[in-house]
Amino acid sequence: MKKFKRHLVTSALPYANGPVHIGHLAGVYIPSDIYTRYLRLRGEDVISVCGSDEHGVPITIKARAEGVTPQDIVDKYHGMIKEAFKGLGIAFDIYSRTTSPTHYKTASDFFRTLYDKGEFTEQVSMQYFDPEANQFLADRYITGTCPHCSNEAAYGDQCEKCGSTLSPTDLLNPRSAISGAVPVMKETKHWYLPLERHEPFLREWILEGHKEWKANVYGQCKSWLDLGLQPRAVSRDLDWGIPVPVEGAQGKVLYVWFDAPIGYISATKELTPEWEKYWKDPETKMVHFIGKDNIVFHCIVFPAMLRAHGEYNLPENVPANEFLNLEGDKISTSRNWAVWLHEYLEEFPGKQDVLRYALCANAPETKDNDFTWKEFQTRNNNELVAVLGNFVNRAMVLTHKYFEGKVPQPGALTDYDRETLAELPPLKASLEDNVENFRFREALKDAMNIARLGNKYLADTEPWKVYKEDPDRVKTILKIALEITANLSIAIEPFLPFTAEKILGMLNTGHFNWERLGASDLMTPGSILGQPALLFDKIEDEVVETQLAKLDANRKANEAANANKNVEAQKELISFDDFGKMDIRVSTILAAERVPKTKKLLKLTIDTGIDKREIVSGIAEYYQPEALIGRQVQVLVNLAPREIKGIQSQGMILMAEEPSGKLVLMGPGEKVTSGAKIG
RNA sequence: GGCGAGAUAGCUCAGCUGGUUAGAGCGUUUGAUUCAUAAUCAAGAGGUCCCGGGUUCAAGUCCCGGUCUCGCUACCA
Repeated sequence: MKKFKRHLVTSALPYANGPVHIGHLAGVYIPSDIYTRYLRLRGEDVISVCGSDEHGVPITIKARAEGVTPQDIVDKYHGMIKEAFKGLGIAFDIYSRTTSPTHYKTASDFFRTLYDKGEFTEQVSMQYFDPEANQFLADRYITGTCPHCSNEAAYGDQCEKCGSTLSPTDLLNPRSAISGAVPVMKETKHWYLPLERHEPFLREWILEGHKEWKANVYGQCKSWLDLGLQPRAVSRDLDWGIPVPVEGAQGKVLYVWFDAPIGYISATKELTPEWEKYWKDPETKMVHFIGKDNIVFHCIVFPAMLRAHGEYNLPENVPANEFLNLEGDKISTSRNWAVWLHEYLEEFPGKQDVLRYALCANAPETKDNDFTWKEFQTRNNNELVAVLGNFVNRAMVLTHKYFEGKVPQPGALTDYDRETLAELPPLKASLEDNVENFRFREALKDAMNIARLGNKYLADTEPWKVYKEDPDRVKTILKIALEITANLSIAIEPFLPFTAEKILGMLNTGHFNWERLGASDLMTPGSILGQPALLFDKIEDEVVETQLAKLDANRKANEAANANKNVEAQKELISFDDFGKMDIRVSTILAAERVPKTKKLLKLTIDTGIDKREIVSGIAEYYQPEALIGRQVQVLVNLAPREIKGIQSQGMILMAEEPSGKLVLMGPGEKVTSGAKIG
């Protein structure tokens, strides 16, 4: 294992279009904070950088929707996010932002270096241009009718109603979302990073050189490399972002994914004039903490950028976590299904460590996990209160009761005393191994085991009984209990910094270096302890109920909002003649089978009364083929045939679509002759 | 459909390069205890290690096939 001189820890830049929630914390910021605090405690040279990611189209759209500037949006959320992190004790050395002047210059220079080295390719393409607003339109800024489901409010990149991935030219009746004008196609030039040039290197570097990466990370990289890398655009036609620093690039900015990771570099520059040694000296170990959605950027794209530049180190590891769910459902900002950090800090003052503990103990390290308020309560009451808080309190109260709060002078140790103390060094070793390999759940258990050890020691030695016959022996016992407490304060520091601080306050000692963990001479006999205070309070059922009720209220409010949103406005009036053109018949399904190599399609053979024919329909997700045979449905029989997956689909089966996207067949309420006209 | 990751005790998870009776925490049962926030300590119960084949002296662990969950991707109304 290579030994490094210093460490650079980066945490994924939160996107400044919303606040931070528990999913972000469990996935990225709590692990990175534990890792950083651990290295600092060990006396390593380490810096931890992060900041807000403030460019990109979604921010401009949010700004437009709220009638403010993009700068207003990012100022608001950058402030909120920064405060919230600070409140939870996430100890970044710097929390910067990608709208900072340093970042503009850094990202701009970075692009220019790659440009001058010929690391980009240029490509001219046709793109929609808004003649009224006099600008090119990002995919997201073009609306029109979805070619698949006829939703009239589809975006240029996707239709949110049917979920189709679209390209702007797929849209029927495209409109500019800015001016409402009909956009025109116009030539535009963009720069691309040819990832395929770096493929041989990346293949060797990751697949051969970093087999130790987590399975999910390694697997996803391998999947991408095996599919073959494609050039990726690094510029966009947009007015919010960092201008492309090249002649003839007016109105173009760096694509947000290109500028964002450079934010790690800019933040380091703002932090220290010695930033280069953290980025360019091969003796620096760089680790990127991210969520699984960011694996490709951090393992393939950003390393390709750094390598193309030529001067920078590549990450040693990218410990990406999976996702955290909330009460059985995916966390969603737009559906307001989340526990927001800034709200938690307000509603649970002084309980930062409880959240840190719950999220670390249940972190989605190997697969998606579920956060429930019930479990949050259980972790607090049965582990923090009962095991950790209780042990510290016992040691403190007993010492105050028998020795007026003075650290007693121990006598000779028994074998059992020695055995107990001998358990500390192995716990230290295990904890270190776990943290250094990003197994924070296990590491936290190691730390908690010190408190368990302490509880067991007190139960076995029974100082409250022994005191009656042999008060001197109790001196030794309580000295050892206090040593265990002091050890505990060191071990939990990376995980529960607020609690560690409180324990040190009670012990009335200064900070201990990490290397002292495992020692049994941390407390000086004769020194005076502070007053015992409870480290954690029980969380009552009502608190859990309140939070669940709050989530439930959010869900209902959101469903109500969605119900309104999803009931489309009535279409324009048509004549009776128009209606008369449609020939809708009751038909009976005779046979049904899956269309091979598709997820949603069924091939149905139906009896329309007129004839027997085949229709392809996208209901495979909602209906089993066998269950359809014999069912009667409504069919638009005179719709022009269309070939789908090589099958002529002769007509359309009428269905109702739920807001969730679920499709429901519309059959007659009672048995009807096939071929009966509907109208 | 393709790719990736998961599937182990009621719950949340460990089990690294295959090797004695499959582990931990929480929950549960019983007992002990009272210094402590009805906290603690001990003992017990609880597992066809997703299913089916195979390799091996030996498989939770390796190989093949399948099922289910999550994600990415393709197709698609």
